[in-house]
Amino acid sequence: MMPQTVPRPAAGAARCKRCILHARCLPLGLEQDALQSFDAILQLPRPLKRGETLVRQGDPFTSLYVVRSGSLKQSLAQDGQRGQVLNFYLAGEIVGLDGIGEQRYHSSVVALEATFVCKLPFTRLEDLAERVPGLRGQLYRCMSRELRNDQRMLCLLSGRTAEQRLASFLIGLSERFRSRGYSLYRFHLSMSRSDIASYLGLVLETVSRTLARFQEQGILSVSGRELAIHDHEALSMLAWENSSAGAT
Amino acid sequence: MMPQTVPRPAAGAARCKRCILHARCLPLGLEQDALQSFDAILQLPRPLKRGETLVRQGDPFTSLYVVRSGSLKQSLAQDGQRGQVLNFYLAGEIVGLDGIGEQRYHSSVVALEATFVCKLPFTRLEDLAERVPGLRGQLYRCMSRELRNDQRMLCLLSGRTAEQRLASFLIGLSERFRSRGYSLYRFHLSMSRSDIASYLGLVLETVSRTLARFQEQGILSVSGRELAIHDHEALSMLAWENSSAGAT
DNA sequence: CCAGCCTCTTGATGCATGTCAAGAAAGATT
DNA sequence: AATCTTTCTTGACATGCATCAAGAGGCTGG
Repeated sequence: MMPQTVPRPAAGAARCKRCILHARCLPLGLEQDALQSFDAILQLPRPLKRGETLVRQGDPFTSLYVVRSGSLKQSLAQDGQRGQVLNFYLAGEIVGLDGIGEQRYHSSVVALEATFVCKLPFTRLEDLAERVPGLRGQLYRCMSRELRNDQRMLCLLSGRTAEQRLASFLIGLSERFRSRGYSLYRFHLSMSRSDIASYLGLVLETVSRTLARFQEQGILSVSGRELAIHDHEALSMLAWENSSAGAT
Repeated sequence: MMPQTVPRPAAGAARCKRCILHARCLPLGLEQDALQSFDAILQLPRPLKRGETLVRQGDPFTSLYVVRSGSLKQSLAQDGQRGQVLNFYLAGEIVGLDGIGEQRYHSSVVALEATFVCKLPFTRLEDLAERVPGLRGQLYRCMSRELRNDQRMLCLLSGRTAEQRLASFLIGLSERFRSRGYSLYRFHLSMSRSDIASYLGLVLETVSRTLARFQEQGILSVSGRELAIHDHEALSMLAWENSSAGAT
């Protein structure tokens, strides 16, 4: 179960200072007064229902959003093809960075469950960043992190087996939960098999089968969307095992 | 053939103003005096030989580089695996953006042919950006563009056939050459089959065979690394044709 | 509590692409 | 020019995953 320890947003200002995400969110490392200015431009956490769209591909870019609780998926539709899932966002992560360049959101982001997000109007954020070097640095850092993320995904999609992809995905999720103070070993998958499949460049049947195989091998158990990892090490091994393909 | 119209760098300062890349490079849209300040921090074009490493994965991040002429490949080594090619850089493109966040280069970049790059020490660039909003915007724009690029690649690697991948790759290259004033229809591939394969998540044999098939179909001809596209439209069709896989 | 829908599981089959292997072309070195 | 090395091509074969299909399980709303 995804714990519900998460803040029912306080009335009034957003109050980053008290937010439990304080340690991993955008304003990380800001001074007292910078933090207050940041607080001032940050809009009240907005509730999203499961399936609700936060930003729509092609819409004019206005704001970044910080996930306060819950989770979302980012997906890109092209031509006639079905949407490709590009990413999943958890608490403390920032949505909308790919819109900065073109002034339009380049992908859609949809809530996977009941979710709260804080809105950051970008023009005001930029004004503030002009005065606060630390914030500018954080912004760069976030974009850069996203870049690295995508690059890891490119490696994953390029010539790795279904087992390796799924193992990496689960290990990655597990670590993201851990770093948020949740269990490394048991968690709830808020995304469907089909979302996972799309994200990993597979079809949902393969995801289902591969999970079944992991379960047979005693590495984990799944029941619906509840997951328990029994042999974290074995899973890691699978994830990083050598395969093939690739060049210099 | 990759034309050699390209500037033998002038002695003295870098002279962005006269650079033929002026229209598509980082300082795009800067005012006269901002441009001069930019010029001042930009270091003399440096020549790289084929195979020479510009930035090495893991080294401390100090500078961005702008490609003045030639081309490079970006690749990421993980664990015991062979390096994965993440990107190819052509004239006017910016190398090193993924290093900003962690203060280390996250991937290696190697020249594919004789190449000139202009060096931009990042601390000085940041200082300047503090005073020149336009430059800041350009920086964001570049990172954002790189993000979108990677996202396109993720879509490409996810459930598309070898034909579609290669066709997309060639169309993409073709357009990048066109926007640089070169021929849309004939160009030189500075990267090896194996680089292309890695980039596209294939093995080099598949690249070779697929090129051969395109040639049989009269879509293009290849002879070593010289490429001539005969039926640009057919190639585009192949690139965007519907396939399968994917979710909501 | 039942009906209907959505999501997930499991099985059978086929094909695209990886793997292994051998040799041809193209460049580099002497 | 001759030799060596690297890169590319082509073939035969194996296999991992997609595809198609059927049905089970779990929610939701009447």
